[in-house]
Amino acid sequence: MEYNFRDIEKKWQEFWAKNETYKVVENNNKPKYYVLDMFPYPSGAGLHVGHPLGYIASDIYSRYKRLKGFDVLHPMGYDAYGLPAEQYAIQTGQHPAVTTQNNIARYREQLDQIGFSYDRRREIRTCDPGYYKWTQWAFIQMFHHFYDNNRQKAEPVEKLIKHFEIYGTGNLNAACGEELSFTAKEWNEKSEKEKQQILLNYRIAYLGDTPVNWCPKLGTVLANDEVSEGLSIRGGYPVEQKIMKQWCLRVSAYAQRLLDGLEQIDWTESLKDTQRHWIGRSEGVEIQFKPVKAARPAVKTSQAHDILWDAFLIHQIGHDAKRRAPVAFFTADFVFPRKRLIVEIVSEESDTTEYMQYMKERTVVLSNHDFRVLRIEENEIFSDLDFVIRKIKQRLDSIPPFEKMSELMSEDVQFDETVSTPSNVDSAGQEPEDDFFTVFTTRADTIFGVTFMVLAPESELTEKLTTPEQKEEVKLYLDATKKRTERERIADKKVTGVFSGSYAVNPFNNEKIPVWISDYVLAGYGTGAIMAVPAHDSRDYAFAKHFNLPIVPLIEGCDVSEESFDAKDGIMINSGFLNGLTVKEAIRSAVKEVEERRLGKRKVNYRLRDAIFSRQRYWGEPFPIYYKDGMPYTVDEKDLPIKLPEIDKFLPTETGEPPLGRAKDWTYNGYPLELNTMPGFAGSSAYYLRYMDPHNENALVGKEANEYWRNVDLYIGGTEHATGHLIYSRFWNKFLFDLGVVCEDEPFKKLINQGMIQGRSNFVYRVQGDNLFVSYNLKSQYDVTPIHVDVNIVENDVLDIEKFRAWNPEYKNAEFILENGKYICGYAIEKMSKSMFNVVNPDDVVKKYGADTLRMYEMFLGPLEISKPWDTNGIDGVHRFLRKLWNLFYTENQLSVSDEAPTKEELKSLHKLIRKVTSDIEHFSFNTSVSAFMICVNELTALKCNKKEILGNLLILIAPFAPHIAEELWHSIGNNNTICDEKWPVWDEEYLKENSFTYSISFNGKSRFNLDFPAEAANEEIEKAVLEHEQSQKWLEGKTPKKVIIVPKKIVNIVV
RNA sequence: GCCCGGAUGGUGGAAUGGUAGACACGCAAGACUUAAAAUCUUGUGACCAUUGUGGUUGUGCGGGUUCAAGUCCCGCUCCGGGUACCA
Repeated sequence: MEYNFRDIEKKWQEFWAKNETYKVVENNNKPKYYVLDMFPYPSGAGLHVGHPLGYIASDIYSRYKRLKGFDVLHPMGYDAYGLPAEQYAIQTGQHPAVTTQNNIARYREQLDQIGFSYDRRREIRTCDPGYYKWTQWAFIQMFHHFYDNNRQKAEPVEKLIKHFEIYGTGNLNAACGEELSFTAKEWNEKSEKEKQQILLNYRIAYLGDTPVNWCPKLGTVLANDEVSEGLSIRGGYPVEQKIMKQWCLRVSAYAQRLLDGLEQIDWTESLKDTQRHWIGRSEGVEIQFKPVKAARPAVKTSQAHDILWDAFLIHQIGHDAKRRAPVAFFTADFVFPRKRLIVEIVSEESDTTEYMQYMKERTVVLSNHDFRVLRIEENEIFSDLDFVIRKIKQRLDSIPPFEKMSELMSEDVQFDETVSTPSNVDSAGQEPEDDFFTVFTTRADTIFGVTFMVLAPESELTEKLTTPEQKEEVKLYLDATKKRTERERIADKKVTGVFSGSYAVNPFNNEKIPVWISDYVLAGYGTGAIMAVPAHDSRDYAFAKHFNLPIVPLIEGCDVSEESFDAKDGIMINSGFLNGLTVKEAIRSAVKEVEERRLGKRKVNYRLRDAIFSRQRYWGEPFPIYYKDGMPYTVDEKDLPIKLPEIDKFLPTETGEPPLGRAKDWTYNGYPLELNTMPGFAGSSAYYLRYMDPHNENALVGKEANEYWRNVDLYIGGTEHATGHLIYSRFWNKFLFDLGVVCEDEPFKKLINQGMIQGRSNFVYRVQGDNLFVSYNLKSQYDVTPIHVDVNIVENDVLDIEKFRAWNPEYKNAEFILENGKYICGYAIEKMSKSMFNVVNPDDVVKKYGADTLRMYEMFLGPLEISKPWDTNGIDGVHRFLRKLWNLFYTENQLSVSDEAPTKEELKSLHKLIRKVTSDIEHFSFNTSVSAFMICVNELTALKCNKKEILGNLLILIAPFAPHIAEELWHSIGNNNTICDEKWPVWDEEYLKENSFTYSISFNGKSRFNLDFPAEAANEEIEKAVLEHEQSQKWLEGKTPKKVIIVPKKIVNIVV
């Protein structure tokens, strides 16, 4: 009988389904093991050959664990909510539920062919109401809980209310958006609405004004992990910053626990590092600075500026002149907005090449915005002011008035018709501003080097500290900043900023330092304000250089003429009481001083932000939220799920509301329901719990099921979820743990990242301007263009010419220049994608070679964690191997297995394999186990082994990898049970013992010849025999060996 | 910029500090065949020598530790991934 994989695979897949071979039942007599794959989002393109890689690995491990006597849970499901189906719906009108259903059916079909051991009755889909009921349920719990920092866990909001009623905010240590302060009396006097408003500030699921990533093209906000380099991950559309009222999850409250939890789980260090970095704990100190308002102009205006400005007044230049006005991103000396003319004073000092280059660029930018620039030499003003004024007048008169106001200038800033009076009041340091403002720093040691302060544009302080004189300039800057998308801010590394007009007093040396505003400081981190130490922070340095602010070095011997010295290393100077200390000592000492003088307190900050949980989209879970008197309330749990309603169009309403605004009667007990839906990560955050108990209608997961399965023992998936799903899931799980719903604090004990499968593209080489194609090695003789060709019509880099002609009508009459009668294609490793014609479909591979070959070949490609290209070329070898395995059982199409006792050699080959494969699977080194199988089958073939004892065990070993062929042969040698119910064999060292060992004899580390010795030979014996050997004489060259090193069962090395 | 990986034949890749290149692909030669495919056998890092045992060299580059380094240490180069004004 031939190895007919098609019939065999079909037969056993049907058998397993019918007999529910892979049905999972809790069994307390066995230890449990939970193996999980990251469930797929079923896209329209279907699976390509890269997708099943992790699924195959997890399936092998699951089957192995089952054979080892574990009760294994190995489920699969679908992450069914997502943007692509909705985008498709917008384009075609097809309901996303239909698209999703079709895609899932296609995925199912593809997966079923590969022979996975899933319990299909546990399949889940996140868009099923029976599933998302529990997503909504969890959200309701988050709404009704707050985070108690003292107890480090979520507590019911009722407790918080009780606390407010008795103590107000006194003695409260809870995670919140904004620190509030009120007494019990004040609380009790507040209205219901006010109370609700305050409680939102503490809820774990809360509605808050937050800066969001708004993607206009997708019409929705996105989470931080859904944005990369200012573009949306889905679709690659630009993203901008916006303040919006959104549902958020207080993930930040769990920052420390998320960080600590990493210590207890078995993930790769690099993945843990990514999460640590994303959480971004930093220890530092908050320091208060006392602000003083100053009315002094921001930048020293030179004498020439003053003279010219006065001249404008005297000469009554009847245009709307502005002094030091921002235009685009520059500050111009003088602007005549109506005439779109800029007048600039150039001094001799500024006559450097660098400066000229800058001026050139600047002129280009300004002229792009219809501004002309007139440059006046500083000398001219001193020598012949009248001439200068005439020149400017002339220029102004020659320009017709410009009607349209520039879109670059803020629309709501009106330029006075008359010349404004320059401010010449110098009353610096007069009125102290109300209390203090606070900065966060990890480098308290550098406090003596603070030469300026910087506020984030969005900071509340920005408005407070801006002086009237600087108001316009600041406003223009803020508007310009707002307009820039994140992408522009990243792409354009230019330093920008504006002086606020205010100063602050350094509490350590009472120096007065200017307060600036710049978008390099983020409102959302720390206090939204920093103390800038340009000598020891590269960003502060760039800012100081650009605006010509002083730089004071604080570390002995450091050179800050070209760049800042950021290292925390060296001895302090210029730093008062810190002088002479090392940086590390100085930090400690400075922090102590800050605390003792009550200037501030130690603080730990986290980079991790709360998760934005609203999407202005249709295809997602509806919120179980309705609004009464403008405040959100949760629907009753008994009314869950709140089902996604039908709507006519999948677009926002005319009034700009999310698509759910179109739903008829979208109310709850007469109150309007929330119009946003939940984001993609909502449904995937707790799915692993649902598999434990998928049909439970009374709980997300029953207590018994949860206590049996506990958490995922092995999780396999891609690294792309490192900062999204894998953070949210851990957070979600910890929250449920606090509630006592789940019994484990961490959801995924061990995690393995499978590498990406890259595409291997093929090329043909077309001669320029001709329908002629040249084979790879001859192409250098012609002028050719490489063209991607479908890899499915190329085999072992040889092009199927007929298929190529049929592939595209353009090539119907193509001619070829061949080598050795073949057309050889070039190749390149690229991402697997349709446009490169390098997508390989698993169905095609299964059709041609069978599922077992696909499974083994995917494992044979290389280590699981490494990215590697899919190269169909090697697959024949694996297929050949399976046929060789088959031929151990069948000779001349006749089953020929004997019951004879195996020989020593046969036993040795088998037991070597048992040992190797067992250890390889435990280490997820599946590629080397495939080699081990090949070696063993080669050996047994050479030995003509047909012993049932050997072959039966071989089948059990290979069953996790190639379950169909193993099952078929298992039954054909007379077994009636399914092979997965067998026991994993154990190796016996007795069979592996060697009675002799071949030593490599080296001289000075170089291997020269081999000698056999009995395994138990004594070192002296070996040394004597080696030195007496005739070959040794040649290498000793008559000298006496200095040293002889003998490592038993390893090597012999003679040092001459 | 910072963090993490990686670099071994024509290709994918093996190698607890102990004979580098397992296993497989590809290629070449041969057997079978009218022929092709399939299958089987042999060879296959490079260079030199060759009747033969052989010799030299070799794991991105430069140093070091060691009897012995692909493997450990120091300094680079290149490639891949992640992340980014996080004070």
